[in-house]
Amino acid sequence: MTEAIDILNSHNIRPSVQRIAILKYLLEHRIHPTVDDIYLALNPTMPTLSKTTVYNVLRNLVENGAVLALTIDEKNVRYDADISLHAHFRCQSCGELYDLKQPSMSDENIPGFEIENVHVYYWGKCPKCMNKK
Amino acid sequence: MTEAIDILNSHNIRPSVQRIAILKYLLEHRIHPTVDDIYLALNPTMPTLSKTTVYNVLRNLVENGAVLALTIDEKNVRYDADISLHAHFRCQSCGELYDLKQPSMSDENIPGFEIENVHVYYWGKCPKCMNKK
DNA sequence: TTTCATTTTTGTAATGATTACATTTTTGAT
DNA sequence: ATCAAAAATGTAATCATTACAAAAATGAAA
Repeated sequence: MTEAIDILNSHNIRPSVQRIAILKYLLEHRIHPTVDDIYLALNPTMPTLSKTTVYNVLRNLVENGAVLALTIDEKNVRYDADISLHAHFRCQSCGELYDLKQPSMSDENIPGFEIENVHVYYWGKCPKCMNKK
Repeated sequence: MTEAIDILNSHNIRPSVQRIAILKYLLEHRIHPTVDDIYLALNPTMPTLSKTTVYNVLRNLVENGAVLALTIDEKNVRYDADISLHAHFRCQSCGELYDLKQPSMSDENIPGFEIENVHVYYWGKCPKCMNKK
């Protein structure tokens, strides 16, 4: 499994052990984890890992466009290794964060602005919570 | 000028002096201010105002749908008294936050989800910074 | 208008995520 | 093997936000 390494290389990020581990975790756990989620998950197998490193690596990944930082959760930033164009939905009942298809959007209404990035955040009730009456 | 009072009433928020002042400030300063901006702006004329009150009032306003909380700025939450459907753009050069027209979006791709709220955030370069070479 | 319960505001202290920074470790080229 | 650059680490600091308890304001009922 060299996917993480390939991604790092293609974004001009040197593939250190920690960077590979963190990106690998993100690729294999599409749960939009927080810094703490990642740190706690990796710590057992990487006891020397520092939480500062998790912060450093994630900032690096985000700055180089290898990972998305989501601010849909008011408490914590959440990270997403899926950088394809898609939207996010957060359930106001259970807090779960879902991937949704990016809606097709008209972009002709922003002349003069050079857009590099778009995030679409939805809030509401997810199907699971809809069924709980 | 009773607009602030009317808005508070229509959202079932009792119009206290502090709530009126904060909402009034938001209505008259469409700059998407932070908690600190608001506190510092009002403090000279309301010396007894507490920053905790600004937090409390804004949480109340947001929970009752009278004001939007924007998380487009990674440092601070920004508040917007314009609750009509519109998008936001943040310039990665100068940090300025702009209102943009909400793009027309197809919503047929989210069956089972009950959507109550949408935020569309754009990042990129604003016209002013585009002209600075 | 006085009384009294409820709501709101206030100030301080606590929390918790994130960053700054100095040190140590690792890396990779020579 | 050497050495400079890059990366990781741990601790301390920062800073936005919240918790909480006390004080103040409000508004309805008597």
